[in-house]
Amino acid sequence: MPEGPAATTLPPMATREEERELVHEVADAVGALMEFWGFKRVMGRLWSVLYLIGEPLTAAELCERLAISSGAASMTLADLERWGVVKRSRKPGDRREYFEAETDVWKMVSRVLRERELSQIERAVEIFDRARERLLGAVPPGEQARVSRMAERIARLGDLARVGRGLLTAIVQQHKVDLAPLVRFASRRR
Amino acid sequence: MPEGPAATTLPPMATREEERELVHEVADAVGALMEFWGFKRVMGRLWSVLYLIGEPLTAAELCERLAISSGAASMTLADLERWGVVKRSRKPGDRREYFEAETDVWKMVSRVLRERELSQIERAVEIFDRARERLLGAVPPGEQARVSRMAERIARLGDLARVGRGLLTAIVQQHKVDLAPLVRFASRRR
DNA sequence: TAATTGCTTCAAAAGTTTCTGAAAGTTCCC
DNA sequence: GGGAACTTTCAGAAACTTTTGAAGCAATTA
Repeated sequence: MPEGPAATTLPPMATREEERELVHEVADAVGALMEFWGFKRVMGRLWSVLYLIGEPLTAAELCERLAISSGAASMTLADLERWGVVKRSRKPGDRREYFEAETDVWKMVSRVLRERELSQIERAVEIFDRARERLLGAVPPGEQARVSRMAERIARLGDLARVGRGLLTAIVQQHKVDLAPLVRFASRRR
Repeated sequence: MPEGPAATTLPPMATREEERELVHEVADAVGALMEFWGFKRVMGRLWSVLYLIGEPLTAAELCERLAISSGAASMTLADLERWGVVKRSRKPGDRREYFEAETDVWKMVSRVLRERELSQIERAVEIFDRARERLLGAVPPGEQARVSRMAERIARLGDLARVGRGLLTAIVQQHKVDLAPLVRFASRRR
């Protein structure tokens, strides 16, 4: 969108440049967080660009902005769609698909927590519990002390996992509700 | 579980086998969690074996149990030591080093949360805030609406990150204290 | 129906992480 | 000091992940 000659304030070209860079920077930060969090970095970057730009973009525009191939864009968008954080749409008279970001970030996070972290922890809890039972099933004589100490430790791992599960469940159940209570909880000391 | 000839209960040989397998299984579960959590899988496995066995083991014993090379054991143990979750010790008259697991699992978890997750989030919060400021610095005319919406969205990312930070801080501050309050919080509905 | 455009898929390339094993380094004892 | 026992380091191998780009597919238009 090259601007006209004279007029009001800063040269739009430079500002546009700057804005682009800024979006890029924020997108990278989100990408890093998401990667840390076990997703692909590019998922975070792509979602961020859509979120920040705030209006539907085509795959080609995303390829350009993120400097990725069309294949990567297609796959990443499919992933994001599967996670329900990006939606497709069309404009009448335009053959291309447009993509938009889900804007309810809390909804996104809680979905991920529920579907990934919770089920991961659940699996671990089950393994711990089952292992403990089996261990206590047939204790060789003279090993009482050793074995029951091991069982106790497995139980502690289970406790820890349960605490994690409880916390996640609580967080997830806040659901769409405003975040203030969590923050208040968070800043209560000791 | 083939039985021995006469006597009391199960033949220790078979039970030992089973116990070994069981430790292995729990260790794999912890390994999976740790990997999910961004650590190397083998770190979780190695710590778990030390934790469950409950007494000092040599590097060679760990290599054998985990089926890893001596190099891997050395490096993994160094990592775990850096995280403060494994300690070295010696037995008099024995040249080998022995390794023991830190047994306070909560201490371990809160240290990790503090040093890794918190600093990661901190970084993101800073980037978001700075980007937002810069964005609002020089708004091109006729872009007011678009730009301020973008700024609003960056602000929301910041809010989310701050909620995460607050939660983590709260969790970490429970410190050594018993976990009951957290669990109670966690199971409160809505 | 053919041509065009855009999307998806997938085999191979590139990149990254993790592991191995042998060499170098330490420590300890004689 | 010499030698044995153990540990650490590190270059390369192996395993795994991510990205590319071109082929094939699908939808739309002329």
